[in-house]
Amino acid sequence: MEKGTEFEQKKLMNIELKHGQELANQLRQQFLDTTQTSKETCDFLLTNILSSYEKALSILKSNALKLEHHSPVISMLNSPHSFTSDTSPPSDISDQPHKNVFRKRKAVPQWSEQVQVPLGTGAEGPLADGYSWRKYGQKDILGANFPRAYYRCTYRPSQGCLATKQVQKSDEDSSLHQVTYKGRHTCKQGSELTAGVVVFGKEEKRQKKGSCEPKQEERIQEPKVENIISFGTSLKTEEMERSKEVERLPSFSFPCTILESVYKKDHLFSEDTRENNFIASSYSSYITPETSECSYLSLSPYHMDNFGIAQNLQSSESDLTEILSAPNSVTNSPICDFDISLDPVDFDPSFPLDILEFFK
DNA sequence: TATATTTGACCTGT
DNA sequence: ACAGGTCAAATATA
Repeated sequence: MEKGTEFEQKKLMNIELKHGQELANQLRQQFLDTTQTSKETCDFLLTNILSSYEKALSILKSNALKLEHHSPVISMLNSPHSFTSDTSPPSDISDQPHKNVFRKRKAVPQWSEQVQVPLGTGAEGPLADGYSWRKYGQKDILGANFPRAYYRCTYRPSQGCLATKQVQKSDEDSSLHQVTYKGRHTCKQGSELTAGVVVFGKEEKRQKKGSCEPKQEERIQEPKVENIISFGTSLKTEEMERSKEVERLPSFSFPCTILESVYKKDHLFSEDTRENNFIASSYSSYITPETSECSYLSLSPYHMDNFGIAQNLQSSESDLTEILSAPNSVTNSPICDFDISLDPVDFDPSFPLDILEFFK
């Protein structure tokens, strides 16, 4: 169906993106070569870069319109206000009979991991992932042999962090835990939290005694390389669930060096723009190569590593998905993972794959 | 005493 | 009506 046109559009889009990339490289050179840097040149290059990507975007938009009814993601992202409209309006919240309970936040990002606990370690509780969690509930789940435990961030009361997780022991293998994270941390639990080290054997004690604070010896460990965001090549997809739906949220990232330059130029983007950039980038911050719903982990650091590294991104996404209630997003740690959002509107899910070639 | 966990009740979405 | 998710009082622990 209209494959010829689609191909043409992609080709055009690719040309524009390629052009943008070249201009960005030129801009980069300008920054590197301080002797010849002129404001006019930079301005010219930036204008052209933006123009190129604008054109590519408009192509994407026209594509997305066709695909809209096929893609809930695109549909959701289509409106700049859809993040809030997807959730309850504030009045809904205030109208709740019980304080702020049961806010509707369907758009909370959600992802799952399976974590294996070695038998005989005494570790039965949810695994340490570098964050402090407080258990707030447990529920027997239909069809599951084991109850599901509900945790929320310890710093919810103090910092308004709305991250939660659910831990469900596997029916087949009791050493296997399905951990479902919902929302991202907006709290500051210490910068060392980038080290998502799992310490088995201590976990249960930690949970029971409530000392959810990451222990010093856990914190100081280095995050593994593979868990660090690859800034220059962060053109990946992320599998996320939103309200039972697994949706692929495409992302688009510029090489860090370019963006850093652009960003450091400071105020070239407004606060809002930056905010949006973070929003988009946050979708690429939990990068899992898996295409399945869960990423299977065994004794490996979590994606939470990425959270710590890109705390900015976390908070921004929380702004995005929990826009109604995140009272104190953290926006003060400059992190080198600036993904240009290009407005998270109207991305063809196949888009990242196409661009990938250009940024090799 | 402060903080975390447990657990029955309650609320919401389907 | 039911299942899943959350609240909050009671309880446990340091």
